[in-house]
Amino acid sequence: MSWCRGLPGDGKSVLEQERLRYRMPFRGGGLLGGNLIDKLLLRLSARDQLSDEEKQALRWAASDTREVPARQTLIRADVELNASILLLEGFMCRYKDLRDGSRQITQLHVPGDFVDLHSFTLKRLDHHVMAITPCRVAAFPHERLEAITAKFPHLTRLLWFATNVDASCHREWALSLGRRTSLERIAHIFCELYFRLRAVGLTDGYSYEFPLTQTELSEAKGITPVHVNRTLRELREQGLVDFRKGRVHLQNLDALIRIADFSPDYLYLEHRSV
Amino acid sequence: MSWCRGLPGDGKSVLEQERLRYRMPFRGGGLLGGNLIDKLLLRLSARDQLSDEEKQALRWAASDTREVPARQTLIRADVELNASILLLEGFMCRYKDLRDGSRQITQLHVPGDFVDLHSFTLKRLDHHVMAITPCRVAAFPHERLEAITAKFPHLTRLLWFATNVDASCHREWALSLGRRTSLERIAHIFCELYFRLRAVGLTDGYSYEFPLTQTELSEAKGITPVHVNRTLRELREQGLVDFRKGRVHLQNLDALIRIADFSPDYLYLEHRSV
DNA sequence: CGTGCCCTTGAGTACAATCAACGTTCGTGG
DNA sequence: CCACGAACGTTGATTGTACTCAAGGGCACG
Repeated sequence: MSWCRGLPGDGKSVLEQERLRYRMPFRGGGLLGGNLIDKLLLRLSARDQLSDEEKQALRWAASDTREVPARQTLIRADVELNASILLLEGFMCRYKDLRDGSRQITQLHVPGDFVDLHSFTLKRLDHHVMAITPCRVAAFPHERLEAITAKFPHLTRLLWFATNVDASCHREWALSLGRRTSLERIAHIFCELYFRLRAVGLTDGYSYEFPLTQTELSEAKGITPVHVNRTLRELREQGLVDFRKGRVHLQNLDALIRIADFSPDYLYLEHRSV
Repeated sequence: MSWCRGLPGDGKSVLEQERLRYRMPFRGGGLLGGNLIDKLLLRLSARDQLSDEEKQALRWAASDTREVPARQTLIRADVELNASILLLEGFMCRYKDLRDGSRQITQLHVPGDFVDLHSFTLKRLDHHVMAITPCRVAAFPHERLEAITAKFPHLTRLLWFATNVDASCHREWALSLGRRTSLERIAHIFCELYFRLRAVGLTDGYSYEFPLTQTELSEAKGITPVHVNRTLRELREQGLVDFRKGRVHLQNLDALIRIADFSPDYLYLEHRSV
């Protein structure tokens, strides 16, 4: 890819590069309207075309829908599981914790994300899954996913792809945790969520709902709540981001991307046959 | 699982728990002896039984074998790929880097690991892959893996499982990077490598080859080389680990596990049908 | 016998953690 | 309607872990 970070001969900003690259395939939500799993279909077909049979198979694989109240941990580590959960509405997170009580949020989830598709092969999780806001989720029984692997190899690869993108996010987070300063980390997560939410139509210009407390942000980014607060103030004072009352306003996304050394490559949003 | 970390009513140490749990299925290497991909077969069949057809399919999927000199970066991020690499001999790592030149190693690889099975669905990587020592690798062309997904659903799930365990390691590393002190991080990685190497028969009692420089350790664990040096000295002075000249001697694994808050759960070494 | 890489140690510094106090908002119940 | 408490957010003062800068030693290799 000629537009990847750090390659010579390309002076375009990340934003401009992606304006050129993506023809906004994400905006085509209409044709699936009303379907519960529409955001999942949107995301999967953004990667590669889904046949009608495959879409039907996915709809069939989703058994029941369920409401989860805010702050509830709906999956605990080490518990035997027989279904994977797709997030339909709301925000969830996955976290691990240490003996001493400190916790690390390893991923944030937005509508259209499977929060534990990996439990299909792992059967128990190494982390917990918690609802941040009230959520709606759909369960995909593992026996139905197994049936998909038996009959739909291409769809199987697409689902496998989804878990691999999840792992790619983990790597980017590790880069943040290991190498970025606190300012860069916070800037980075605001960039990431912008791109992820836009892909499912949940941004409004340069603004989006992001109902995390500062404590949760600190648990995701490996810093203390107090320091998150100071960092947010700095970002606000520099006219980069305003994050208040569960809403993010990106005031200067280009500058933010530069500070965070952000590139959307690791989200694999481009279209490509699998 | 009754032996998971933190559950009440189980005072056994991690080591004793796993002594009870595992009947050393890993030691059964004999029947596959001489096969190039024996360590892969060992690991996959430690999880779930492989049929002869599946083993044959895997052998068929491995095209050519290749030597890689130490320090060579054999896969670069953002480059189109058409094969996945299995590590047969030697140590490799995956890393990402920032504009400013700092790098984060996101995973270390030992023989029997696929270093980029995820490239099968991702088609380009978000990270680089480098040989730490001279290595031998086998390439698995994506078209053959695709054929496996079409004909061998169970084997497909087992390979999918392998990428999901890789992601699980990422999460544990994120926990280290975000929440563990430098002493705990270093202790943790020595524990992890002990379990991973033992699973492929590459430990010798409480000792194993671990040919990383202190700089590489620092790049994996998000600390500076100077501080790694001091931390190693402390571990040595406390009689916990001796790491010198590319070899680790665990002098008190129980204490090390306690310090690191280590549990092998996230490595998914137990047998379980997939 | 240099030269370069890795390891080691010391001294000074800085970023973020910790400790502490107070403000704001919101829901609950008197 | 107001008192109260809890959770979240904000700020200041102090501490500490790990970083930076610097210099020297050991060892392998050409």
